[in-house]
Amino acid sequence: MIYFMTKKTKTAITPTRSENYPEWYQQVIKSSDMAEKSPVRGCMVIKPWGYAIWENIRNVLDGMLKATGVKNAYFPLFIPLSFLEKEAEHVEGFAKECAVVTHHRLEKNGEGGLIPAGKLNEPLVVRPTSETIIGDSFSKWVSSYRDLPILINQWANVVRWEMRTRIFLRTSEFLWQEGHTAHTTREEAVERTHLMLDIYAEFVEKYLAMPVVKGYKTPAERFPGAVDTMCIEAMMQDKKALQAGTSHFLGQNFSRSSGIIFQSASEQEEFAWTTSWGVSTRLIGGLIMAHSDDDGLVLPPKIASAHVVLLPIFRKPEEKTIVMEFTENLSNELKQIFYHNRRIEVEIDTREIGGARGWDWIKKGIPLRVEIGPRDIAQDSLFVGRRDQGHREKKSIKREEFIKTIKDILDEMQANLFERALAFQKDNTVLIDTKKEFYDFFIPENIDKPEIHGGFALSHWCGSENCESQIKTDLSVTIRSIPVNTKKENGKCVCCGKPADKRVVFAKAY
RNA sequence: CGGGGCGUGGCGCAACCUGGUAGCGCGCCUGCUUUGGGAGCAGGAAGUCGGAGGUUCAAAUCCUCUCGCCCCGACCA
Repeated sequence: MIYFMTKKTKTAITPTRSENYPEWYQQVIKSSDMAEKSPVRGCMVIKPWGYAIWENIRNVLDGMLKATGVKNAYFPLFIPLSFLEKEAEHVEGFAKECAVVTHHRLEKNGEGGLIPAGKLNEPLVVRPTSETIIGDSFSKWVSSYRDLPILINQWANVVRWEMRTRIFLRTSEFLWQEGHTAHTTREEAVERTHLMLDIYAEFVEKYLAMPVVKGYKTPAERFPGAVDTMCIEAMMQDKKALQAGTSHFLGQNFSRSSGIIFQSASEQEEFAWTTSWGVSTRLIGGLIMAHSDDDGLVLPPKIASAHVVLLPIFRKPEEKTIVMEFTENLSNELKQIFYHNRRIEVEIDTREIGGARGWDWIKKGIPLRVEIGPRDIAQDSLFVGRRDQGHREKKSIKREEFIKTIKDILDEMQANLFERALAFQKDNTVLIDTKKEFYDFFIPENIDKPEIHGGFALSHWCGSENCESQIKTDLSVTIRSIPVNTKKENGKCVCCGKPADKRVVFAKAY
């Protein structure tokens, strides 16, 4: 192998994305101080810098949900085992990953330890999702068609005992919102399913700056118990797909099992039509993998934990007074500005001057870094670095100008991130029509240590579950969705060659 | 749960093969120096070597068991 003299650029994160993507992901989280592993297997501690992102997601999305008439409520963490047993497919889907509470007391074991005691008559399952317990409530709340629709959401934690966990992407416990609605007609429920998917897509694209593909899941990928599952899929920088949100049309399955029955205008007893939909802390994992670079986290301004960090620079004590006063004043002024309904959030870092201080904030992904020293103050200007640009591309900006344009700068960054992600997604989305080309696309050159490869393949699928599972077995590639905007186009199934009338999205997935 | 890899100060790693009681870089603390693009020098704090057992005069090192993490697979938001 030939090595050129080009000295490798020093990156804040090792390894880089191309060297080892999964390890890079871990390091970005560690060095941004967003979250850390906990003593509990598969569970994470979300630290303030990471939790702030979740709070921002929650605040924005909560408003968007409420704007469609949804109201928040809260249901129990514990679900009686008998509730889960009511919907056959639903149980089957979740049975393998349930945490079960069987006792309600601890007793001394005589050796300084404790043992569970007080066995429960009926075990309680820590909710993996709440269709059954919310369905039980709905059945009591509904008697007439006049009681419908019911539009409920809850922000909660859920537990799914996963075999393999990955911080933010798949943890045993995670935070989410789950919406549950009940309607008089099939049409209205289907419409709600679409509406919520649209809201998720809008939110993820406009706030998280992640372009998504809206689509339908195949039967094999459907939510257990759903008639139809819709999803938004985003492409990560390793070209894998991430399901960023789902919206389910549950038909009458859950109203049958929970007894959500209403009397219609024509005096008939009917089962309600229900939906459920959710997004989770997984979005934060997606955010990281969609935008971050080899210097660490990159946060879209609209959702960032904070917008700007002020880095005062002074050497002599007499400078300190001037610089700190200028900094405090600037901070107070910036905090008066509203950026997309949220005050500009300012951090001030008074630690010792040095490159390392600035690099910490680069690794934390804060959109703007503002250096303030005596020379800047003399010119009434600031030295500003943007996270979406190289770390050397800092510019001097007049203070007034900065205050006047900070919203525009942040909006421009937000737009840049989206455009960049969209271009990446487009560059790595290809039409594939032959089986050979399809397999070549998804097989890495180096099997032992796979390089970043693949992407979204838009290919024809005959609709058979055999072909779907064959491809999954061969390549660990799955049908991410049948896009809502897919057009009729005659072609051949990329697996079996039989006629098919539309393309679906194939990809490796998280 | 199967296959592979790895557990050593906060982070990243070395020492392990060939046993002799732990070292490096970054970070952290103190002091001095320094011209605002990842500062220099000096001093300092911090480690049950993942855990348990065994072999041995002696174990991070060898053996057995165990726990956890990461990657690949099956499952999933």
